[in-house]
Amino acid sequence: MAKKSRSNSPKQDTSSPVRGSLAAFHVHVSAWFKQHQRDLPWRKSQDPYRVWISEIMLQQTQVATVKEYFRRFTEQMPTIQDLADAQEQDVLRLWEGLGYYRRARQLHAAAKEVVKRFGGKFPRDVDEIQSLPGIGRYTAGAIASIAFGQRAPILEANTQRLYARLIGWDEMLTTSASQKRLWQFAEDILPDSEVGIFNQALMEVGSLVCTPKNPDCKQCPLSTHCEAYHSGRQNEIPRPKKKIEFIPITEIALVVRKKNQVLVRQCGPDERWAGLWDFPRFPLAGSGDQADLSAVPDQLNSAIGIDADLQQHLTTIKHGVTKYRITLLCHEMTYRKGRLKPQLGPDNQPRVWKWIDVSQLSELPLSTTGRKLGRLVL
DNA sequence: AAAACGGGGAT
DNA sequence: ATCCCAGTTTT
Repeated sequence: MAKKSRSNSPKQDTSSPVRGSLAAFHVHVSAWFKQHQRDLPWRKSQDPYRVWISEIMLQQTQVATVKEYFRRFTEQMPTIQDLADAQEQDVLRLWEGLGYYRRARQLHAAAKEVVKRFGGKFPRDVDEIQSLPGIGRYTAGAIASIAFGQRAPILEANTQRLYARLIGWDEMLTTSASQKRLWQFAEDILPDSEVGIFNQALMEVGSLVCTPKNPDCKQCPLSTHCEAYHSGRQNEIPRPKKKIEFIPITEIALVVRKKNQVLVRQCGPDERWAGLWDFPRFPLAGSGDQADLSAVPDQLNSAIGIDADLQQHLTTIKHGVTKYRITLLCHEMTYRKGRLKPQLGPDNQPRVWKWIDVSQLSELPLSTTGRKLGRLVL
């Protein structure tokens, strides 16, 4: 004898991870995405290499910023073998301006690993994918689902916000308990097929509809499934991140000229902009226009044994790096005497300095401030 | 658990 | 100005 059905009370399905039925949720996501998805360059193919490149570029970087970088990169390095065979300097040159340059170096290192460990074929297994440098849980899940259709969850900025609202999650998202809950949710809602489309669709909803401020709940395909909307808390969830305290500092960048050449140095592996080139740069006491420049020639001399005379102010660049708000005074100097000597960093790694013809600056990967300055002295 | 890592888009 | 972004790694 079969058990009596409970179907006469279908209102609340407590087994569903979302309000309403999960099947309906899938249908709503899918229908919305078919109609509203953006035409993005990395959606033209499921080639794991291209999916990988896009996902690395998109880490902490907005879609609009990535588009052109993705096009240029995949045009110049169309295959994983091309990337593995490339010089790191050329990879960095293609990455210049995108920020988080460790991504480019790890991408390059990972390409070499794929050639060595997997015979040049990008691995399908999500754990093997995540074992590559620069690939964490999100990126591994994204590649596994989008390129290989595997049933792997994802969790990033858009979906953290979306999922928190869907389940009415009231805690700070940064705690490990919150992360655990959201990853569990990401897994609980996965469909049995077209997982890559599903994951991308949810990111797209988060990006276009379930925005940080003033989410467009009236047009949201998931509002019927959303706990935050149901309780009118969509503007309170997720809780705001605690704001960081900026530290203002002043530095000076020097364009030391010797005929048609300028002095540049390569940033060491342990410092900011590792692998990129930059103009000589020193911290300055005092703030902004009040800074004292009298010690600058001596700083340059004790750094590399070059004597040069401070000339006119070129420009002042303000930029931020993580918690620092940097005012960068840029001055020209003229070479007088002295020879570059091999330098060692604090870690005994060699520090590369060189004179380079200004016409050759375009070949070097420079930091963004370095590039602005380089254009100025051309 | 917190900090480091870049630069620009959007309001 | 301020917040935020298809995170990962190191401390």
